[in-house]
Amino acid sequence: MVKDTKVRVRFAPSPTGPLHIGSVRTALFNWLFARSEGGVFVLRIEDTDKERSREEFEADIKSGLQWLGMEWDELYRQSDRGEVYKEHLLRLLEENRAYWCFCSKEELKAQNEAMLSQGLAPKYSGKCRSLTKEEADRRISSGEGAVVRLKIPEKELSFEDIIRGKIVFDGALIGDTVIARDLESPLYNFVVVVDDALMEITHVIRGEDHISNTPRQIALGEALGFDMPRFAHLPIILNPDRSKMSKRFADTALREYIQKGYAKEAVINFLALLGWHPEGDREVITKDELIQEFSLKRVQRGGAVFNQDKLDWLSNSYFKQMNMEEFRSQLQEFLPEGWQPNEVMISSVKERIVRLDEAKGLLQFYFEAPDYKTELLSWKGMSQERVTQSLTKTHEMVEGIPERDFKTNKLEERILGLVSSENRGEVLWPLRVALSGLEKSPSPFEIMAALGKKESLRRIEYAQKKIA
RNA sequence: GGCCCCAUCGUCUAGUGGACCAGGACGCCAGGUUUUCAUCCUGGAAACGGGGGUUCAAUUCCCCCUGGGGUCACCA
Repeated sequence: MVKDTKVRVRFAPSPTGPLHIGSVRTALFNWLFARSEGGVFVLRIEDTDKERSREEFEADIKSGLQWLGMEWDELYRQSDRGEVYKEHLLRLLEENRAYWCFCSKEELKAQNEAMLSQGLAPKYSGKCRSLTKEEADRRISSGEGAVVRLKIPEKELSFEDIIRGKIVFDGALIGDTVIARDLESPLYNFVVVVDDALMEITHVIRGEDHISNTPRQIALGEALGFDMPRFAHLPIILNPDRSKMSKRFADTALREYIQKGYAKEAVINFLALLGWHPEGDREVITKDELIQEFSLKRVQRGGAVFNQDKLDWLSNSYFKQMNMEEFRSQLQEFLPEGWQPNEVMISSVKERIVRLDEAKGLLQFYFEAPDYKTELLSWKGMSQERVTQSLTKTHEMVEGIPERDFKTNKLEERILGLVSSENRGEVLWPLRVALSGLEKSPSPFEIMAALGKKESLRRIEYAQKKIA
């Protein structure tokens, strides 16, 4: 049956923690698919777990998506939809597709462990399945605790995964699944099916870890008489040791990447390449190009290791190509109050930075006189005497340059003109250290241009005093 | 352990039976540019897990093994 309907996808995070980078990747693939198909991207907050869901995390999810520019077209919150779920739950009970189960947690746990130790997959015994409606109602009204279970048919439950092809499960091995704690507290496997159907979701694009939930959801969809969406299960993101990505190896929350100041274009580009690849050998791809080229057919099947080095490289390469004004405004948020770096400082930062939170350390010496170990002034084993000579000579040269020539290229021209090529290092290294206090820094010409004549001389004098 | 998924350089991947003694990118190594670092340029090492088939021909198709992963909640 080919339905000629508009593509509708959803990103359905539960607000029980900060937005995970793996979820972001799932969101991105959904978003890209929707945009590339001219479809609708739905954001659905799955907050049926009242204990664990927090508003703070819903806010984190939304701001994260916004930061990346993944705008949603429709927004739903499951906690607003209690009536809808209740109605469907009642119908299932009424039609005897689901039933009340009175087994205690302890009882269930013991059964599961027993089966596990026998080498069998844990499965509910079906004990309460045969209870009559009258019996169940009576026990409920007498105040006995009970949950709702869906009858899982003992037959093949299969689906055609867009990425993986046909996946087959044996319903007989699954066992009746709990779909609600009570009429007011439906559970994940239930609400997801109801919502996907009612929201007319056409494609469910989610992590591979949901494959094993799919047969239950299909059984439920059948019980409810719903048309099922198509499924596409994405490979999961892995640690370097190939286990499921965790905090032990890398930051897992998007907000940590935001706080560290990664380029958002890099985050998107990097995540897109984790499990997907465009045609051809391209690596650096903008969001618009991604939309142009995205296709579920090109999604990888195997898990992908999160490669921090590549993210870093991408982030730096996006900063390098970013225009000055844009970079300046992003940078400013990461600098202390009052620091107003000029063009030269900004461009040297822009060239080498991976994360904006490194900028402070990179720029500090421009705004505060540096301190450093005296030995650092010495280049390749220069003696103290030669360093002193070098600084004296440098001081002379710099003093002779008029303030108006304190431009990177002019300074370079004049100073290099006065220094013979064989001892450039001996002149430039001590000078650079005197100016920056650092082993690694931009060129002394750049620094002097930024500092101006007076401050440059002051720092050279300080170095002279230090070495003496 | 049951069920399910997966398998090309260290990593992300290209590759859909011959065009591949397997291409790109990150990382790594070497050299060059640079006072230093970064950038940049040049070059290099580096992979089809194993065994059976199918075929004139398999990285590519099938099976088995091995390996890795996911999942087995009154979480999502």
